[in-house]
Amino acid sequence: MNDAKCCTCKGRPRSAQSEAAILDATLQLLEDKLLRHVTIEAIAQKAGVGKATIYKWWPSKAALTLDAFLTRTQMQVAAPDTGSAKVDFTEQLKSLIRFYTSKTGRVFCQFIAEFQIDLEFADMFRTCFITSRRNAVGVILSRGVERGEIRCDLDKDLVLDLIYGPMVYRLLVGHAPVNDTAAEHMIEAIFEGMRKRPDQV
Amino acid sequence: MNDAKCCTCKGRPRSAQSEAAILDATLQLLEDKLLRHVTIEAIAQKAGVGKATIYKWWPSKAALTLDAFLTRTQMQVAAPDTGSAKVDFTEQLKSLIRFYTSKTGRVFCQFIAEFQIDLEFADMFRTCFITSRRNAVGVILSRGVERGEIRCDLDKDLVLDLIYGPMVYRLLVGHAPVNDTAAEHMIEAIFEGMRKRPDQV
Amino acid sequence: MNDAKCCTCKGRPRSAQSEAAILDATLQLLEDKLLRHVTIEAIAQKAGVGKATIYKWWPSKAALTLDAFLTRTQMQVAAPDTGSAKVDFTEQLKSLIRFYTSKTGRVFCQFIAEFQIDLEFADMFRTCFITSRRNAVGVILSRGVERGEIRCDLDKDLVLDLIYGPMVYRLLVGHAPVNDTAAEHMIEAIFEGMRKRPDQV
Amino acid sequence: MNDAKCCTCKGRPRSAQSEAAILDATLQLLEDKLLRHVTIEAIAQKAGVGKATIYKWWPSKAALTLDAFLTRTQMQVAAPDTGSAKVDFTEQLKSLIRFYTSKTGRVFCQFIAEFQIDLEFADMFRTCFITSRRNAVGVILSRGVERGEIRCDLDKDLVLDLIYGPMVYRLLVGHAPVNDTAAEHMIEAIFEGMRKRPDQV
DNA sequence: CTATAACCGAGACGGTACGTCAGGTCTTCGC
DNA sequence: GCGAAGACCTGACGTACCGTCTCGGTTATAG
Repeated sequence: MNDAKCCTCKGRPRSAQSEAAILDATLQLLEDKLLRHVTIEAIAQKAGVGKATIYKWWPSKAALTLDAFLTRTQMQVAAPDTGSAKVDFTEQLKSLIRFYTSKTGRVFCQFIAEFQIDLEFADMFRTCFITSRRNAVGVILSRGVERGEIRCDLDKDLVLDLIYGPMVYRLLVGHAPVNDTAAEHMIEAIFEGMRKRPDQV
Repeated sequence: MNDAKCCTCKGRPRSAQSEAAILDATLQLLEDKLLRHVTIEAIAQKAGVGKATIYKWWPSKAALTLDAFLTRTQMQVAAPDTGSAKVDFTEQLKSLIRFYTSKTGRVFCQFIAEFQIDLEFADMFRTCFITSRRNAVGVILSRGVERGEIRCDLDKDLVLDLIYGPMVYRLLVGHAPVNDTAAEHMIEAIFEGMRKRPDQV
Repeated sequence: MNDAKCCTCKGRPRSAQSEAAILDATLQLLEDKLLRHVTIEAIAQKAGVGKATIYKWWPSKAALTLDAFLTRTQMQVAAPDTGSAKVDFTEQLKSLIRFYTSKTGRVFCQFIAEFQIDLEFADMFRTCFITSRRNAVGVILSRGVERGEIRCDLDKDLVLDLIYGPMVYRLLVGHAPVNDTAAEHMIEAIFEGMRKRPDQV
Repeated sequence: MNDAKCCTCKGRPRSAQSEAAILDATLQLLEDKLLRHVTIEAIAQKAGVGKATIYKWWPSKAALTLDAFLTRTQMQVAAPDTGSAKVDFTEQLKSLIRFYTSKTGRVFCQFIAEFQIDLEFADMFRTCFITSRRNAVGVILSRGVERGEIRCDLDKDLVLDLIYGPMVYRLLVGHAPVNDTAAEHMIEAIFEGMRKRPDQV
C-alpha cells in the first residue's frame, strides 16, 4: 500500500531550482523586451541553465512564457459585489484594463499575437485564459440576471465578448485609449444599448 | 511592335515589373503559409528578384505584405442602405466576417499579431485600416442618428469598437464561432442593451 | 569564345579577404590545439567570419584544414641528387622526418587519423598526398634503376611503402624514435635486405 | 594468500554482469559504426546500464573499446615454424593482414587514429599492442638469426617496423591493396633488399 | 541479523559544438 | 545607373553527447 511513495521512482528528479531560475529569467527578460525578441538562448544564459533543459520541459518559447506567467503572476482582477451588476462590470473592466496596460499584463497581447502562428499554443492559452475569465465574470452575470437587472435571454459567451471584445480590440490595435473612462462608456453603452428610446432627448 | 524589345529573355525588367512580381509572389506565398513563415528570401526567389530590391522599397516584411494586400485586394465589404441602421450594421458585420474568415482575409489577424512587435508597421496599419473602416461605418451610423434610430450621445469610436471588437476578439482568440448568427446576436445585443426593460418578460 | 571573362558572371564575388582570414585562423589554431579540438566555431570567430561562410566553401573541418595546409605550407622536402640513390633516399627521408616532426608537419598524422572516419576526405587527401609524394620519390627511384643501383623488378608503390611505411608507422604509433639515425638504419636495411649474405660475418 | 577476497573490504562488489553487458554492447556497436560514431550514451543504453557505471570503470571511450577488444577478441595470428624465417614471416604477415582487414580487425586502424588525440590512451595501446606483437615476431626473428638466415646486426624494433610498417601504412592510407600478394612482395623485398646484386639480370 | 557502504539503473543537469536558417547589408556586373 | 544575383556577418535555432550529479533501490560483507 505504498503507492504514494513510488510515484516518480526512477532517475534524478527534476531540479526545482532550475525550473524556478528559468521562469524568473523569462519574466525578467520580458520586462525589457518584446516576446519575439526574447530568445531561448538568452533565457538559458540568464538562468544559468543549459538550453536542452528548457527544451526538455517546454515545447516552445510561447509555452514557457505562458507557464511563467500563470505560475508567477496572479492576475489580480477584482470580482466586486456592489449590488449592481453594471457597477460590478465597470469595476471589473477597469481592474482588467489596469492589469493589461501594466508592464506585466502587456504580455498578454503578445500571447494573442504569438498564437496566430502556433496552434498548439493557442489551445493551451485558450484553456487557461477562458477558464479564469469565465469564472470571474460568470458570478457577476448570474447575480445580475437573478436580481432582474440583466436580460436573461443572452448567451454567456456573447456577454463576455461584448464586454471584453472592445477593450481587447483597442489594446491590440491601439487606435483609441484604454482607460477608466473608456471602461465606463463601454459598459454604459452595452447596458443601455445603442437604440434611441422614446424617453431620450 | 515594341513588345519584342521588352520581352527579350534576358532583358532588364522594368521597375514596375519587379514591383508587380514581388507583390504577386508575396500574396501567393501567403495563401499557403502563415505570415511568420513567409520569408523575404522566399519572396525574392519566387519573384526572381534580389533581396536588396525588396529592402529598398519596403522597410519590413509586414509593410510589404500590407502593401500587397491593399493594392491587390479590394476589401469587398458591403455598405448597405436598407433604411434601418440595425439591419445595415448587421449586413455589414456579416459581410466583414465573411471576408475575415476567407483565405485572403485571414491574413488581417496576422497583421494585428505582427504589429504587436513592429510599432512602425502598427502606425501604418492603423492609418489604412481605420480610415477605410471609418468611412464604411460612418455613413451607416450618421444615417441612423439622423433617422432617430440611434442615440446621438455615443462617441463614434466607441460605436465602432462595440460593433467590431467582439468579432475581432473572437477571430483572434477563436474561443467562439464567428458567423452570421453570431453577427446578428451581437448587433441585437448592442442595439437593445443588456439591461432588462420593464416591458420584457 | 570569351570563357575567361564570364566564368563567374553574377553576384558578389567571393571575398578573398575572408578566405585568407579563415585559412590563417585555421593554421594558427592548429599550432596550439589538436585537430579534433579545433572547432569550426572557433575558426569562424578568430577569422571574424560567419560560420555559414565556412560551411559554404568547405564540406568539413578536415577539408578546410587540408586546404589550409596545401595552400599555405609548401612541404619543403629535399629531392637531392648526389649520384647515389641510397644517399638520395636517406637524405629525403631525413628531410621528411624533419618536416613531419615539426610543429607544422605533425598535423599530417592527424589527417591520417581524421580520415579513418571521413571517407570523402580520405579520397581528397590521398589524391594530394600521394601525387606530391610520388613525384618526389619517383625521380630518385628512376635514376637509381637507370644507374643499375636498384633492382628493376620492384613495383614503384612497393618501394614507396617500404621507405615511408616504417617512418609513418613510428610517427603514428610512437613506439620508437623517428630521427636521422632511424632514417639511416631503415634505408640501409631496405637496400641491403635482411638476409644474411655469405660475405657477411 | 587469498587476495581476491579481502582487497575491497566493504560494499557491493562490481557487477560482472554489467561489465559483460557493456563490453558486448561496445563490440556489437563497433560492428556497424565507426569508433567515432559510437557514443557512450548508445553503449549505456544498449547494455541497459547507467552512463555513470561506464565512466566509473573506464576513463574514456577508447579505453573501453580497447578493453572490449583485448578481452573478447583473441587476435588469432599464426606464429608458424616452417624452418624458414622468410616463409614464417610471410605467413605471419598474411595472417595479420587477414585479421586487420576483417570486420573485427579494422577497428585497430581506428585505435591508431583515436590516440593521435588521446595520449593517455596511446600509452595504454602501445603497451598492449607492442607486447603481443613483439612476442609473436620475436621468436621467428630469433630462430632466423640462429639458423644464419638473417643478419644479426639488425635491431629488433627496426625489423618489426620494416615488416609491419608498410602494411600499416597501406591499411591506414588505403592507397594500395593489402592482401596476400602484397605480403609476399613486401617480405621478399625486405629480405633481399632493393640493391641490385651482380648476380641479377 | 542488522548496518554499512559501495554498487547500480535511470535520467536530469550545465555545457559545448554542431550544422542550418533567415535577416539585413554589401559588392559586382549586365543591361 | 538601376537592379539581379548572391556572398557576407550576425545571431538564434533545435539537437546530440559530453561528463557530472542526484535519486531510489540493491546486494554483500562487517560487526
